[in-house]
Amino acid sequence: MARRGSYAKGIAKREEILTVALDVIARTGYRRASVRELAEAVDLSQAGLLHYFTSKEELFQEILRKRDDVDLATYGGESVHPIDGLLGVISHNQEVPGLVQLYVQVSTDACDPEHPSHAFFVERYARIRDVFAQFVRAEQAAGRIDDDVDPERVAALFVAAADGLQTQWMLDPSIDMAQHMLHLWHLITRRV
Amino acid sequence: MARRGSYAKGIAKREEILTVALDVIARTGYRRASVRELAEAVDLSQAGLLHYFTSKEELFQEILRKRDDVDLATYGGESVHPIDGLLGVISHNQEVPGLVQLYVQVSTDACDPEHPSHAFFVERYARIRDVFAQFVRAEQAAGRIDDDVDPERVAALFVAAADGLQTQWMLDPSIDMAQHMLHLWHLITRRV
DNA sequence: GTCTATAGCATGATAGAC
DNA sequence: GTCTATCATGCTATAGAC
Repeated sequence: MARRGSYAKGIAKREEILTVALDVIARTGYRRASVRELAEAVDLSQAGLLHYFTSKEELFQEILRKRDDVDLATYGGESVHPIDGLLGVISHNQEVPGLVQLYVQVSTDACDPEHPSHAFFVERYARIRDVFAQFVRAEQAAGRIDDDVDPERVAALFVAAADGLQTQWMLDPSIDMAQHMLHLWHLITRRV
Repeated sequence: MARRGSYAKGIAKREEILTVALDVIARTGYRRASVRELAEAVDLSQAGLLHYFTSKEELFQEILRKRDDVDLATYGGESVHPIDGLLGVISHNQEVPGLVQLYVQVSTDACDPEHPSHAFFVERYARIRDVFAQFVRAEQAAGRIDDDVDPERVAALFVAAADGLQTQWMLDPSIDMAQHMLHLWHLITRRV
């Protein structure tokens, strides 16, 4: 809080950049994950933008982290059913192809163990699977999901389906990702 | 068959390049999808390699097409159960990370409508979904899958899960893609 | 048919003025 | 803090020798 003025300003500006970047990418779409292109989108020079981030990879990683934060704040929360939250995010994604494209591109690049954001995505996926598996277990305890459903596997499958549908949707935007995910949820929850 | 010698030679050499490329990528892995790197892997200069393909994109598209052909010939066929075939391919993929990496990277790039291989992947996914949906319908007719399962949606979901698991597997190779897909198939086929 | 050499472009990063 | 300018790199594609 009581940090030096210039430092606090830097932090604030960083946040502002991330927010604007998200907004611009959501509204105007996005081709390549290049610093130059993003810089002019947020009305800075390339050097000006990179002044706040140590590298291209950190920049885009932070944009995606911010996006997760915003999505969680918008579609998550105590009162909302986890599946509704997920479907909310996915429906929203269908309105922001640029963000989907950016995510797919960066997460794909980060699969290389040498990529600076590799650890970030490893942790992110592990965390999401964990939360989802926990939810499935709770549903099983409540008798709403059969016991022969494997929570960990279903969690990985659910996340995988959401990811994979993005590819198919980008290739053919007539595909409704949310509807498909809802159908998957029906498959998971139906009682034998 | 009875084409001019030089032309036939060109075709034959093209095929040989694709076969060797597949083999090398499968054995030694693959970092970036660059023509240079592949060229030295198949023991040609970059220019020598590009003599047989009009562009980088065509080259990698043809490698992936060839891979599909090989996979179909190896794990497909009349006598083999479609799910066994798919699981065979997926199990095999776990032995060839380089091919998985190449596929994910190229298919992601091709999501851009401007990408030269865009149409190839649009058609490929539509075809695979179609075949799978047809299979689900047959299973329904045989009474082995419930009628409230939507063949088209399940087809898209199955393919999506297979794709998405690749990302998770590359980030954490301890994940068994084939086991997960088998579990998904159980979810689809269990009777309510 | 295959090579060497190079053109031509896009990128990320940095130096230095203001 | 932000800019302009530039550097260094990596890439695809092509020209031209052999």
